[in-house]
Amino acid sequence: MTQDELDGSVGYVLKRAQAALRAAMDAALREHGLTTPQYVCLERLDQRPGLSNAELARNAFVSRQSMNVVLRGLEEGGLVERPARAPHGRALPVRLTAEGRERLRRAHADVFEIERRMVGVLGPERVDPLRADLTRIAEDLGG
Amino acid sequence: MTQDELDGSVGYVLKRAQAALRAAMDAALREHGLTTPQYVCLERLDQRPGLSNAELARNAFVSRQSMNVVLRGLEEGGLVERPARAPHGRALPVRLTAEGRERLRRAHADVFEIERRMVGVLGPERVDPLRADLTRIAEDLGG
DNA sequence: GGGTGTATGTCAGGATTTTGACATGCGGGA
DNA sequence: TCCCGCATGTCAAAATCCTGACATACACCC
Repeated sequence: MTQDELDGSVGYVLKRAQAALRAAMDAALREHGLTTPQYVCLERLDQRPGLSNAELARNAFVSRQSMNVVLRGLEEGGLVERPARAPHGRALPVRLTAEGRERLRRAHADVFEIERRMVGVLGPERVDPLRADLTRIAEDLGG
Repeated sequence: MTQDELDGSVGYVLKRAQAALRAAMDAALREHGLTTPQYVCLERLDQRPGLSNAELARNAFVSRQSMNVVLRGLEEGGLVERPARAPHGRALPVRLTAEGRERLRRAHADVFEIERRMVGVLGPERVDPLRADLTRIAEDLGG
């Protein structure tokens, strides 16, 4: 039972690769007590402290409501914190706690290993063209 | 607010492209009264008649239970049919009905337009390398 | 100042997906 | 023959995610 004509579709291999990556990340993050959405959230907050719930949701391609439950979980775990009142407008800026930064640091090592593995199997010279192609597809389709 | 350092990750652009493709397919299929999982199911059955629920689930990267829900919907809509008893083992071979084939044919035209658009924005000479890279990633990560 | 538009957070409800569990049917080996 | 492993279909429950809706807060224009 080999894959025959179906994986001729770009859409199919795209989904296949994304599913494999998601599974690999879930497995790696389970040891750290994190889910993939939680990790994405922490990483984004590390690069851009003070991002709001809605901004995080757009970054992760989920709804505001979904991201909010992720944030509640991280908040209960003491990994992120939000002020009680909004300093401007309604947006509540989210920030990592010291514990959140530490958990992210440890998890990041394993996740980066996955990324490194992908680069390795492709060959470093293929990474930039691949990234460019995927970005072009997303922009053209209205991402 | 431009994406800066985060989309340096292959994993991120992968998710981005896949999300954009999913949104485009949802929009195109809505006019045909189909969801993306339903369409994937029909297309796979057209290429491989008699596939079982479990095989379809693996092809679509979802659980057996999820695929079963999709199949029930298609069965109620008269687009696929399953025998009451299994001819061998427990696997029930699923087949398209005439109406299912017709709905698929019409929907396929619009979905193929999306695929054609992706090929166009990339340039035809980039398609094969992209497909090869994504397949390699999936296989290396255990997809 | 007042009205409008946009963005955000949040609640309620439902749809979708998953994990866990169990019984059934087939095959291989002791 | 009997037992064990494996795959499949199915049920139950929970987790996850989404759509629709509403109130609030700011920016803009008249």
